[in-house]
Amino acid sequence: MRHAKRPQTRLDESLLSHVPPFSRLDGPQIREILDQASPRRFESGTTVFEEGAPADRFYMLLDGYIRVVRITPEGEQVIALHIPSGQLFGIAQALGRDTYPATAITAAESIALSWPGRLWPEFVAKYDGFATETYKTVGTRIGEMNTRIVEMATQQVEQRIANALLRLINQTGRKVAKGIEIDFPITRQDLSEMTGTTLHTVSRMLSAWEKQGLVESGRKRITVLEPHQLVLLTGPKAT
DNA sequence: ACATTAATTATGT
DNA sequence: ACATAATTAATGT
Repeated sequence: MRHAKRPQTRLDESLLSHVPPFSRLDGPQIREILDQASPRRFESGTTVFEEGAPADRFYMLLDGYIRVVRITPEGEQVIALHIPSGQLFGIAQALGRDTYPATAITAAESIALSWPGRLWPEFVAKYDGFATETYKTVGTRIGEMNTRIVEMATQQVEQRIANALLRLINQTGRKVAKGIEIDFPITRQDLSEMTGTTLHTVSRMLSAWEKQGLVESGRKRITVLEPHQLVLLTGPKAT
């Protein structure tokens, strides 16, 4: 009866067997990966790592949501994107960087696995499909940030907020009776930080949409009732 | 078309 | 009761 170093629970293979970067691996391989991982639970609002810090580890989000944040030179927070569970994050190694390009904060209580960064090249070399899968997600994220920048430059606030909401319900939405609710606490301040506006404008928009029955919102929660109507707002403006 | 300021109210612990 | 979040109106660029 010797459990030399890990007196605590052993990680179950089912944690990773269904998430894309690992799904093509077999049991023993996943076992191998899990045994090198450190699990950790984060309170909501905890900083996992900070922009510019040495990227010593990379992460896999098992549960919860991560908010990727950048600070402008003027000290303004800009929310770049949200990461749902089942995705890798903090993968500076994939970008060939040795520091994190942004700050990661939990948007809700979250659980993540992490590995030392030196294992990255090993994973890429050893596990078939790992590289291609991760670069796929990296690609989508960069694409997302790009469209966001284009939106900022071309669209009006109403359309930007509508787009932000649509992305949120697509990626992090949860089906409820009346529509789709954003699965983690989100304030108007947050929404304004992703759309480059003020919380006041966001508040007004949401109130207006609520009157039209498009959304329903309360403190730190937003439910989209009519996604299609929001999509319509995305298009050309109706004078 | 939007930000800013400010005052007021609601809501969660 | 207190802090944080949301609303609303008025004013400014």
